[in-house]
Amino acid sequence: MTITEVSKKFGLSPDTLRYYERIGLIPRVHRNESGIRDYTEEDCRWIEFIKCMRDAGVQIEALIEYVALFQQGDATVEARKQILIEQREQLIARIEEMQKALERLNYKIEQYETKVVPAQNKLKR
Amino acid sequence: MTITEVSKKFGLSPDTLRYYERIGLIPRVHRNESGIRDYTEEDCRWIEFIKCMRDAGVQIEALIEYVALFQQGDATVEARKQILIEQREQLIARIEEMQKALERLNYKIEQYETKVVPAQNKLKR
DNA sequence: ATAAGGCATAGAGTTAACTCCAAGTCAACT
DNA sequence: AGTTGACTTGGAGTTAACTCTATGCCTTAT
Repeated sequence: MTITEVSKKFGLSPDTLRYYERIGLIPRVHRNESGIRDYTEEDCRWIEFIKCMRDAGVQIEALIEYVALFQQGDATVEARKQILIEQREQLIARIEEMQKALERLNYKIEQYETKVVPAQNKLKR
Repeated sequence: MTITEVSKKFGLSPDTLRYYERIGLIPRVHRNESGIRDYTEEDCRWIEFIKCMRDAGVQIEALIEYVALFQQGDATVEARKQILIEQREQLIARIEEMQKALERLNYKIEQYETKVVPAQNKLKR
């Protein structure tokens, strides 16, 4: 697959794909004879995984480390697992924050719906 | 309350509190005779609300607009409600993205725990 | 064979959201 | 009275994560 195809497939710009590769957020992509990127199935799986994590707000730093460890082989299995566990904890914490905000928004919207002007509004001069 | 007290109470730096006020993310804070911020209960409620929203990733732009409308009074009730609804939708979408990533992390960690080396790893040269 | 279009790289520029800095004011101790 | 320390402002600097630009190389249609 060409970079343009991959770009469309995953909704990431070619610039972003090149950038991800440059900083080691995805392993080095396969090239053809003239040095042009020719993404394999595996390259695509990496991109999809990374996109999923990035969309969820997982920090690039942690992912770069994960990819680097991955490329160092089986000796790093435990370290990789720890990174995933750490990121999972952070993700859970963020989801909880968001649930709190969501409940708050639900409550506020409900107030507006029942035409009850919120307390803050009343106090406001 | 002084800015330092509010800073500690909400875990936002004084710089951030001043910044939020400057850009209209919170309404202008009450001052004493010598121009020094003296946060009222209401100021604090705003800060707490904004912090909750920001922690959940709600965009500053939307919040600034909300605050601005708020200060324009009751005529803007409907517009404010629409902003909240829009932000709620975005929040729900983001939570869903994060749930997906979480499931994926759970799966991957489980793989590591059962000593099954992930498929990607096997394919990797 | 030449012009166009896609891709390459290195490095500069952008954006959001802070965070820091310099210079100055003011109340409260010593 | 002078020093200290928290506060003020306007504006510059930082960081993360892209995004764009300049320059140049291939391949392909004319």
